[in-house]
Parts: sequence; C-alpha cells; structure tokens
Amino acid sequence: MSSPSPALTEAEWAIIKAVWTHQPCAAPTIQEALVESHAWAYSTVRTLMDRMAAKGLLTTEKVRHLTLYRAAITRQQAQLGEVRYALRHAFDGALKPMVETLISSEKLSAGELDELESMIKNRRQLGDTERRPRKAKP
Amino acid sequence: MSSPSPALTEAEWAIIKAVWTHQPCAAPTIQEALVESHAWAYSTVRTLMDRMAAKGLLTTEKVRHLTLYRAAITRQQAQLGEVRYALRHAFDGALKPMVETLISSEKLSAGELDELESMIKNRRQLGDTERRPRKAKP
DNA sequence: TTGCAATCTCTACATTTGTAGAGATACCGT
DNA sequence: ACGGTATCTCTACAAATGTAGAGATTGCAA
Repeated sequence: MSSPSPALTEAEWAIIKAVWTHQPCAAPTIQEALVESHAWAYSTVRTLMDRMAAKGLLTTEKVRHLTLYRAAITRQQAQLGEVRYALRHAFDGALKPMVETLISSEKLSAGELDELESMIKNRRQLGDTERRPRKAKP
Repeated sequence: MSSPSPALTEAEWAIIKAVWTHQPCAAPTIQEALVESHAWAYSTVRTLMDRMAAKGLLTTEKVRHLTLYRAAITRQQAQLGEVRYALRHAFDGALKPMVETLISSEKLSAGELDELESMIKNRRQLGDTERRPRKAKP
C-alpha cells in the first residue's frame, strides 16, 4: 500500500518541485522556470526529466510533437520518502532523537513552539478517536 | 563555524556507524562488523573508507603497517546534515511541516507524545534563559 | 510553401558511487 | 631466517548522476 518513495537527489528535487507547480508541462517550461536557480541547458533538464520518468518519479504523455510531464508522486510522498531516509539511516528509526535534532537545528520563536505543541495535542486527539471510535458497533 | 555536514549515502551511513562504535579501528574490523548486514568484500569496505577519508568524513592515521580510522564528524553532525538536507530540499526550510510529516509518519503512543511535548517545553525554557541571562553584567 | 522558431532526439563525456580481484608487503611467532 | 597470516595497494569496471552539444523535426506564420 505504501509507495516506495525514494529519497531524491538535489537535482531531482529542483525538477520535481518545478513540475508540481507547472504540471502538466513540457520540458522547456521547467528549464525556463529553473534558469535563475540552476543555469541548466535544455538538454540537461530534458535528460534529468526523462531519467526521472524512467524511475517512476514523473509521467509523460505525448501530445503531437510535445511531451507533457506530470509528477508521478505527490509532494507529500516525496517528503515522506526523504524524512524516512533520514529517520532510518541517521537515527536508526528512532523518532524522538530526530525530532529533537530538528527542533534544535533552528532557533524557534515562542509562537512556533506553541504551534508545535498544539500540533502534538492535535495528534493525540486523533490517536484517541482512532483508538476509541465515536460509536461502537452494537 | 558550522561544519558543512553533508548528507551521506546508505553505504556511508553503514560505514560511519560502525566506525563510531569501533574507533579507532582498522578497515578489516569494519568489514567484519558489517559482514552480517552487508556482505562486502574487504576491498569494497576499504575503498569506501578511503573515499570517505578523502571527503573528510573519516580521518586516517598510519601505525606501522596498520591504517587506523576515526570518524571526522560526530554522530550529531552527521544527523544534523541529514536533517538539514531533508529540511532544505523537501520542505524548503519550513520546519513545522517537516515535524508534522515526521510525527505523522509513525504511530506514536500517548507516552511518546508526552515526551515530545515536554521536549518542546524544555526547548522553550532554554530559549528563555538565552534571551534573559541569569545575571546582567553591571 | 517556405522558412524560422520551438522542440525533440541522440550521443557523449566527466564524476561519483558501488563493488571487487589479484598481487604485494609487512609482522610475528618459531 | 622463514613462512604463514593479516593487511595493504592498485587497478578495474559497471551503474548512476551531472552536464551538454549538434543536428533532426515539427508546426505555425507569412
């Protein structure tokens, strides 16, 4: 049920982010979208995109002379893949140390800490309802 | 001041973890330590380790005929590197969504949620003392 | 219908990563 | 002094990744 969602390289991240915002789109669109951040030639972008399609990160559809690309995975899936990679390899699956590292890695305002806290409260609530459904089947 | 701390590949993670637990150590030690999880030949491990040394992930010291390896970065630095990689590329630096993804990625017991909460409280405290030192210089 | 502009295809090469064999060398116990 | 064992060195190759040029094709506008 869970898709493999592999970790992406920097180049792949750049590409897929642009695809998410422009899809369905042709390769030149992406090349132009990234020209500021990455001075990539068209053929570079094109090669990357085709390889990503071969890997199942993008899908292609041929319309006349145009090749339309779409992301084959959602942003959430890709994010999850990245998070899981770090969790598994850097933290041996231990979530708490990872969260700790994460929130220690940046200085956070009191407000942001509040938000994190209420996020956890929220999560707890969810767990509760899952564990104890509103209505038991009689 | 901040070390570069790059993200590591899977193979590099396997190696450096073994080095952390055995250092200072020779390459054959690592090869043996990993033989269960990765059936790598000695020369494979050796090549990986030398490349990691070249990259600044390990240090080497020659003692007679032996080459002793040590980790050049701490586990914390490596973890931080991995977390930052994900944070920057997958979440564009936005911490909250990453924490959200992280705590949503596993099902957590109430106890674990408690721990996370107190971790945040703790963090808030730290922020406070930093902002308002115990003693002002007169 | 012709030509230019957009797009594509194909090929190529450097670097990094994964993987390892074969042979050289040094060390230590006898 | 010698030989076996541990360790090392060197070289090699395949796959993945990063990067791109040159030339072929197509489609639209004049």
